[in-house]
Amino acid sequence: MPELPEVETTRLGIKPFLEQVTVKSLIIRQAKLRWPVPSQLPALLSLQTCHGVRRRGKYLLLDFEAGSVLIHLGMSGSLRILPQEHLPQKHDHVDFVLLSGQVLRYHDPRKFGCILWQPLHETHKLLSQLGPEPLSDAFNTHYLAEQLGLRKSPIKNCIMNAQIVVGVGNIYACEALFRAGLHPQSPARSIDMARLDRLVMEIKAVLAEAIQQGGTTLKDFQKADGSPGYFQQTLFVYGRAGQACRRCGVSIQRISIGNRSTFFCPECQP
DNA sequence: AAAGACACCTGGGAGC
DNA sequence: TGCTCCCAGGTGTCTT
Repeated sequence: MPELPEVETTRLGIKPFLEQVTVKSLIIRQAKLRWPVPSQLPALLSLQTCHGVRRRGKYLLLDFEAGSVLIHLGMSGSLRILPQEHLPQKHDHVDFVLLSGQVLRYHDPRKFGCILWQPLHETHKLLSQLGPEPLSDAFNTHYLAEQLGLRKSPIKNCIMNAQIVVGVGNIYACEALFRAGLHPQSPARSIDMARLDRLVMEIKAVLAEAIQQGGTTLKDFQKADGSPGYFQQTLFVYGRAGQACRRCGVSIQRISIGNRSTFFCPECQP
């Protein structure tokens, strides 16, 4: 269930169990993810010590001396720390067996995620075109206005475009647009600076709040069953088609933009 | 360059 | 109970 907040929660959850810990072996049960898990990865990682766990957009980076393991969770991926003796279940595709006696286990029913290798001093092609982190100062009104330029595509598509800004998925795009009072189909170039200012603020706010709530997931991270998640948090529009807007009471609408479900309030988002 | 369609894959729920 | 159809948190790639 990975949007940026979930990926960040995952990072914080696995970091203490990986940093300064040595990988004993890598077990690949299913190499066919979005791209094949590199066949040389077990050899590259054997007896190597992890010295950092970073995030770039929705990608996780496990740093080793010779390079970094690049992990994306796709739409259904998850990572958990488990005792080594815990038997793998269905869709548990890859194990990083650690000398600590624990295992970092990659689970992904839909196999939309990936596990790749980025040699030291190289930037993987998947990371080379990414826009700024939404919570960084580099993502600001001036930058967004410049990026939107004369684009006429729906603003929702633009904020979900990883080349413009990383980490804004379908849920938080809908939520940020609601909070900013912007119709998701507004042509990007038609939005004035005051609205863009508000939008940037709300994207940051909604992601920061969700990361905060990710704490609950973090707490249950080592448990054998799946994560309860922050999903019960109060969402204003996502998944609420036909229900009353929490602000004005008007019925939330569901439309399709670029083949993705989009939820909005016709009253609050004119 | 930008916009849109399509691809990858499995599982869950609705409806019959 | 079981079948079919539709939907799902992502994003690279191929066409226009």
